[in-house]
Amino acid sequence: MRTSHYFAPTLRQVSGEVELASHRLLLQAGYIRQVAAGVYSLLPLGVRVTRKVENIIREEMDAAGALECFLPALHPLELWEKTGRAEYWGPELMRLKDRSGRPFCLGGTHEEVITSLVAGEVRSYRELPLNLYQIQTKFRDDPRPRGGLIRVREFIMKDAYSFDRDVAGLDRSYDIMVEAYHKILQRMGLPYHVVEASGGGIGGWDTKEFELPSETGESRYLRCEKCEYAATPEVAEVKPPAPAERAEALPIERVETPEKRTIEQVTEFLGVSPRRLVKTLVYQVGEKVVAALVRGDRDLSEDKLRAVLEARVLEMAGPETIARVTGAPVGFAGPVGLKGVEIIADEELRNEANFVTGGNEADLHLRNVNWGRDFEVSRWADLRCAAEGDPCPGCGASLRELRGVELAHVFKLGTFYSEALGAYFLDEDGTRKPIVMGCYGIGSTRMVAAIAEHYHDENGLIWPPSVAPFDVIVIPVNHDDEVHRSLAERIYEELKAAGLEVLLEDRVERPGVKFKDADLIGIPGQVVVGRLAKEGKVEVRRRGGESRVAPAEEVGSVLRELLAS
RNA sequence: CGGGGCGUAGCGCAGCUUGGUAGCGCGCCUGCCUUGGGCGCAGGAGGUCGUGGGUUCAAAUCCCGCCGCCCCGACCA
Repeated sequence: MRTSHYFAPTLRQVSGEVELASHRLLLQAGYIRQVAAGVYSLLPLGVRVTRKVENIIREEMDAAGALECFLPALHPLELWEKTGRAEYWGPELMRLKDRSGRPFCLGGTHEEVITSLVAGEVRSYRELPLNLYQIQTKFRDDPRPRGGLIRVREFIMKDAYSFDRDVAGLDRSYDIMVEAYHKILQRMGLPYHVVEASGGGIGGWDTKEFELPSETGESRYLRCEKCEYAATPEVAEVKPPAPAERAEALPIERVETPEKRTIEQVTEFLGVSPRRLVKTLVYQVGEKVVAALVRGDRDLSEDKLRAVLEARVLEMAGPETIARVTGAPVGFAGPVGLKGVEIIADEELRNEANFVTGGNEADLHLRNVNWGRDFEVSRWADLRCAAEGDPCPGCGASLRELRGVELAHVFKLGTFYSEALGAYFLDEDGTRKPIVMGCYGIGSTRMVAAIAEHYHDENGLIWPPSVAPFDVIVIPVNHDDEVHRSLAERIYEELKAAGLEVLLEDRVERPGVKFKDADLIGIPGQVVVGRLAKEGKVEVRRRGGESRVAPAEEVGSVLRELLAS
């Protein structure tokens, strides 16, 4: 390929509004252009990198025994209504109607479509296990797209779905996919952490996220440097503290706290630390109402609460419910005197005494509240989000909080979708059972951004050879010098013939422009044909690394050596 | 959805506080010059100032609405 006939419009300057390095460099080097918030065009260089990423994913999926399909992006909304996800996703699901008014949506994921496909075809246990995948455009009307390709409303991802006859089969399929993901990420040349995560509201357990550790990432997780345990704060297990003597209970006191509703307002008003407060969070679980108690400086983990209650869906109680069960407006709920409400408390509160809580009356809080004396706890459980410094549940060392870019996510889904969409099979014993599913996603466009985020310097991108848009760029320094031009041409042809993907920089530009653009674009191999050309020698460089002078005939072998390093 | 910022030539920005003449850098076109890190000189083209309304003799500038984009937060199967 020749740059004179290519389309890689590089920019001298990018708006100061663009902050993320990957966003800035992909724009500047001519890989992407924005169309709307969270909507991008991929230019030829962007397509080449994306295809490299996808081919690595494809090879590993195929090697793991998954079969490639191509499902539609356009889904009848009816399918999403069958699983309840049309409602669950709400406005995040992009909706539209066809000409006759039939409701459709643009798929944000493909459990519904794939499950209904399998439901129509698979009859017997003999046809299982099955693992189907696709590389498809997804649409999610994210409330806040950001960071270039990191978080967008339209993106490409590989999603695989496994179908098994039982949970043991699912466990095997899942392990195979996890193994494949390790291989994929290693081939991308990216560091990553495997993080235990939450399956979210609908279905799903044993879920793992593969995170690229990055200061600029938007996911947060806790990781133990000793034993490599890593989990999101919502799911990281917090061991109950060792039992300790509680402070002596003081007489309960009522304090007027006019208009002081938030933890911040109350602590400031009363001059106490948030640790002394206990938050009372009221949840609606079906018909039941429960109150969850955590220390004032902690966050409740809805995942943990959901697990304790064995509830699939959990909803924060609305103002009416709160008024009904506490007798007070939002902001003054407390455990003392709650009626008909189960009280579940975080283990951490067991050793604590004399807390400040809401008073269940408008503008009232209570001091010196004690469990056992002033109210009863029906269940103690690990309810709070873990935090930096908490002990690792594996080895007891201290957990550190990291930020990362979520590259991939695997779930065990179970039978939620197969039951909702009628994907049943006849087992060996003649009984009809729902197929047990797993799902495995990895974003290809996000991967491109993540690699750019990780591999760049002040001059531009530096692609790992496995995903680079070209292997090498050949740069004749002086366009008017016949020796430079003809030697560059020759090397270009020879490298192509040797099976490399080569870009020839044949534009009529000054040397500085060509060097700057080559660095910006970040092709790992650079061959500079300049003043040594008359002796038949050229410079062979690794972008961002070593540079060697070599005779023209040895360019191929020197390049291979440099690219392997 | 809450908070903050921005929208002026193809790109990046100034001008707005204090209303009256729309400016700079890069890019682009022409000519000369130059050729190992975004050359130099000379000449030139190019703008409904996001959009709708209001105030005013007069609006890029002041006021109101809307739209779009960026950042923080909420959110993120």
